Amino acid sequence: MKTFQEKLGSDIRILLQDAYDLGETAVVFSIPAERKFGDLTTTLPFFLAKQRKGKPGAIAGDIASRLQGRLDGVAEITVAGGGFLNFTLRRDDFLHRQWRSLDQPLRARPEKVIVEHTSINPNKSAHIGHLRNSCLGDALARCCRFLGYEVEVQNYIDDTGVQVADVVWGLLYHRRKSPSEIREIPDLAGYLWDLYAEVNRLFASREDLAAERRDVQRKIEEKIDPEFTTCLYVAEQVLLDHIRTMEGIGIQYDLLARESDVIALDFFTAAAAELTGRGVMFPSADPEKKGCHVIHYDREKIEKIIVRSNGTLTYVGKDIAYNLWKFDLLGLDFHYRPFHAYADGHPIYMTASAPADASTPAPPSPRVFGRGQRVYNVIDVRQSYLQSLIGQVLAQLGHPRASENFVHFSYEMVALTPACVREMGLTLEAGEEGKPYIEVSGRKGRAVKADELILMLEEKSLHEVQARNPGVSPEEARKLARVIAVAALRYFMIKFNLTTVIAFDFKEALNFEGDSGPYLQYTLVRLNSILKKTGSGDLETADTAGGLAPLDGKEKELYWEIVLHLSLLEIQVEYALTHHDLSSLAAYAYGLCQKFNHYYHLFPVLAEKDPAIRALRLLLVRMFKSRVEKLLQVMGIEIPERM
RNA sequence: GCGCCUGUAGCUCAAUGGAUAGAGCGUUGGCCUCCGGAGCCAAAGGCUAUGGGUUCGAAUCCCGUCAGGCGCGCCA
Repeated sequence: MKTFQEKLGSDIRILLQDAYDLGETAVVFSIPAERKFGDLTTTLPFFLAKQRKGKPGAIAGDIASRLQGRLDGVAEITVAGGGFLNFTLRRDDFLHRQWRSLDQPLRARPEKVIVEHTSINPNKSAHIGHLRNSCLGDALARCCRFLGYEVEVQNYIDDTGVQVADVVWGLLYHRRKSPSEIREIPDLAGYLWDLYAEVNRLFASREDLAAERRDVQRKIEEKIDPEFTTCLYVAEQVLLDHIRTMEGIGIQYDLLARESDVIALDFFTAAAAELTGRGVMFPSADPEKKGCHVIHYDREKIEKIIVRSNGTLTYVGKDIAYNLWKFDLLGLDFHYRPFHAYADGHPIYMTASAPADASTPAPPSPRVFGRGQRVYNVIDVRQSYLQSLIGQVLAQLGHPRASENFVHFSYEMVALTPACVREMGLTLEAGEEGKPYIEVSGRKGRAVKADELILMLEEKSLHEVQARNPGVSPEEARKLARVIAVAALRYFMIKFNLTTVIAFDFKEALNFEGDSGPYLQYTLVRLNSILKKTGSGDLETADTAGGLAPLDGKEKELYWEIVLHLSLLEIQVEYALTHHDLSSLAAYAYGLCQKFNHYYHLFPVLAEKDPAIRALRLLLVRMFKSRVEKLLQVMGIEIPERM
């Protein structure tokens, strides 16, 4: 269904169409800075003034006179500030409308969106950088779902890369583990965390190991054991570890797309035929790149190698093929097998290079993967140029729509402050002391492990929960602590702008007060506690027939302010999606909770004697709960029973 | 060298070209006869790095300067 603001916008377009050519100009409303400027405001007159080189004030005056008295739900239209068009709403109408539409679903949007996120190399545990990726990607997927899109979440698994090969070398030839010993390593991902850093140090300092390293890579490619089987085992175990970590914070995937399947199914051969046929890819003329096939990248005016002189594919080549598949532009498909089922029953599928044989149970109702109309790749900003190259290639291959709907959802990295590095007992290299922040690096083992951070958050919230709820059972306390820890983490990962480098700081991340996830939860928990203490009869008598009349002036204003802001939910989520600004959702949620805390501190609900006033306050509690719970759901934050 | 990003309160960050630049943390001072103090109220703290320009209006857009970060590989 349409929101009030959407309806108001389209009503205005219709009323103005004879006098003004609005074209594609959207009529955007916001809530004015001050109440005296009305309930909603638009800067439309300023835009029109610019277009027509007129005076904003005059245009605003003209528009106001054309609209005055003709807009449903609007009591008055005024002009202020030299051209702002301010609307004062019929509050009782608006309140009724909000109340009626409380649990109405949004219209479904007939578009399939693919969100790729996480995509961690399966060679060691996840770290805080990966957490930012997954929290953003998951919130993005939830935004799309909230707005009615069909969403498929994919996690790309680079199970063939040198990164896995390096830890395979480390296991077999540095630590000299046999395949059976490797299977007995308890926390393999954690074990590899240290091994990977160690192996990288060795490779950097000893050139004589280069041949051994290449040999392991070759054996994996040629499926020679024990390297090959070890590689498969490691990739799968570490992947399971990542899936477990992410499931713990409420993040799930639909499909795990494996690089080995992209290769085995010759996706690139099909892509290459297209690329060459259209003249997008061609043999390099550069003598230094003799035998390479390249794509000319316009933005940077450089040649990017896609096929090496030895005939193997670079990362970009595989990525082009994979992304063509996402849009169903390849004419090929993966095979699929069920890989894992989440605790809530949601299945994850994994790509496969051959149809399932009779021994593996076929999925009960095989679903269709891929065929996206829009693709979001959640990848950090350091890959901008490769991602934009893929966008360029889609256009050059004659798929302008896909190119347009191919979105690199880019975000800045998570870094460590020098203080944080020291706090973790790690050493700073020369010249790093004065730096504002230091890049996290799995290669150097310099990062905060995801599991460790989550554990710290859990320990802290457990401590708080037990202190505040002496009677609670240990099991329940654990459960509550987890829910609170997840909220703290996810809010922290979302609240920054995407262009902001998060200079990670334990104190900031572990903050449960003020601008934090637990603050939001706390607001809702207290509000739920009001509802619990309310007899069911109280809600039945909630009647808005008299509007806000029973309330006194101060309360009326605060009440109205909250109702007005609550009405922006859909608009805010849409804004977050179209502007790639998930932090605006955090700010919106925080602002709402602040307003509500302020309100009910001044105006107690249950203690109120006047039944009309009490009913109105309860109504606000209900509205707030309904809308803000949905908003927190978009951010992946659950409301605990108590805290 | 070329490209992208950033510079806002002591610190960490917000601010959809819009009305008096806002929060949290920290500092200082208040509020429990309470629906839970993970809360509420208040104070102090700003030449939005810097110099120009565009505009009815600039932290925001454009140009220059200074400072910092990240990319630019026959790695992924």
